[in-house]
Amino acid sequence: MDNTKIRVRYAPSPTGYIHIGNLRTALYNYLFAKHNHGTLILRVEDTDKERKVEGAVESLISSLKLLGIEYDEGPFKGGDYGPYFQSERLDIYMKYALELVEKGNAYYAFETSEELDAMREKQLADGKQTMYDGKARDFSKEKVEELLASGIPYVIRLKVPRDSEVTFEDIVKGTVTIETNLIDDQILIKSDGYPTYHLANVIDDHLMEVTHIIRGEEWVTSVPKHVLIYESLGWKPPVFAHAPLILNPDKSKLSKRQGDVAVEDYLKKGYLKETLINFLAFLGWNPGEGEEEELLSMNELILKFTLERVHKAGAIFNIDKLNWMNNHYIKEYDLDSIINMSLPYFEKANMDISNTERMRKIISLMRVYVDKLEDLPLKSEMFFTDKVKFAIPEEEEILKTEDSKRIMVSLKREVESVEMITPENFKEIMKKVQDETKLKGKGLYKPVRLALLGSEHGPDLAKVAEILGKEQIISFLNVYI
RNA sequence: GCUCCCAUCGACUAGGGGUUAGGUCACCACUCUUUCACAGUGAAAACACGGGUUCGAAUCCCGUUGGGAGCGCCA
Repeated sequence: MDNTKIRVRYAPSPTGYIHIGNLRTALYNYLFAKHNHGTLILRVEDTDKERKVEGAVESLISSLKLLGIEYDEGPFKGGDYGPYFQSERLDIYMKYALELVEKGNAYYAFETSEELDAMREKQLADGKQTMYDGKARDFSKEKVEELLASGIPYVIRLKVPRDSEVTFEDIVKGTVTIETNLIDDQILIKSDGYPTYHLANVIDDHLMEVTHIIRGEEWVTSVPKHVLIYESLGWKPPVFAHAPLILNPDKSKLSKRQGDVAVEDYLKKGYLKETLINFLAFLGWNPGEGEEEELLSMNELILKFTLERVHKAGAIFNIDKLNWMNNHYIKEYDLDSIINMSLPYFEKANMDISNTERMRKIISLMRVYVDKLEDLPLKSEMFFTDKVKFAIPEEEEILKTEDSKRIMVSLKREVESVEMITPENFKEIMKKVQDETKLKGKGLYKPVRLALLGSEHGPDLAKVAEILGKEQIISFLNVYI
């Protein structure tokens, strides 16, 4: 690598939500750019009029920002290489396409989509590589003029040289070689005058002086076409780095059906941005050699990230580990932030959050128990009900025994005797109840737990009691006296 | 079907000619705790297979098998 400034780009098409895989690509570009004090370009690849979704660009940018991925050049931000929407660069693509035709590296073709579909089907049936048969490849100049003049729709195709091969270097894959006879005469300009991804991508990456193309592995097979375009235009291709795919548990490419793939879905469920970034960074990359810490912040990732350490094989998206990591961050996070982030989930569950001090205690106590913020209200349900719900309904019977009654009576009297419940005095109360009833351990605590929170298991009883408060405790006890 | 890519515990991965093949998640046990969770300690768990090369192969080479991606006037 020479000492020119590193320039990378994240080039999404605005077709809706951000896929987890795309976020990982954006992340790797960001980490690589920051690590090398380079520039991250955001370029919107909106050359498919059919699939374009209104508002997708804005939501994409705000999601990236939320996750801490900031680009240096791009929409709404500017830069010296704009415009950054491909739909605003149409004349540029046409100019180069024409140049390619002029040089004999591209040609006009006149088949309809239907004709091409039929051709493909036949090739598939014959067990051949599907590709354009090259009929229009060698049309005479006169014939092309004539057809063009007649006004029938046309496309411009790349004239791939025959009987040769293309080789390119990829930082993660190594050297990849492919015979040109297997490369399709790719369409460069569609009949609507828009460029295809392949053309627009190559031209923009060159014009925007992109030094490294970092993207998902699904693109490797089209690199030879791109290299051919670079060469035909007399340009030097950038360095390629294709990151391994993120996989479903069945090893197919990560998709809806087998779980969430939209970043927004994870955010909505209360996965923290730190978790998503940290987790995704390690899907296909790791700092290696003696580095055993896996809990890394964005800044630490920037410091350690290199493309050479990107793994080759696909990585399964393991929700268990994601959950573990999120639980870790929820526990470690600044409590006030967690409270602010959690409150909306309680509101959504119609729980009364007006008592801020109480909410603080609840969230502080319960956050250890959840994998994602979304689960907090359900886990905290016992603090928002006036009738205890039993985890195991049969266990309510335990509260109807004589011993239980004695406990309830004694406990009620002690609770009534104090001004207000604190974790400390509740412990003393329990001690007194123990002395009075001569019951201890499970025999004492299980009934109390059941009466107050409906389950034998759960957080520290003294803390639960404090949150419940004197009145609530007495009302729960009364049920069994 | 064709082309390209890939292959270490169940998952993510470290290592990369001589290692007790290491770590993290999950699983199991123990400790802590009135309980659960957390935390801590420990256990179990892998080099796909077959040939080479070599004194020596998980590591290099070839093949097989398995898996994935791509094969659009989508990106």
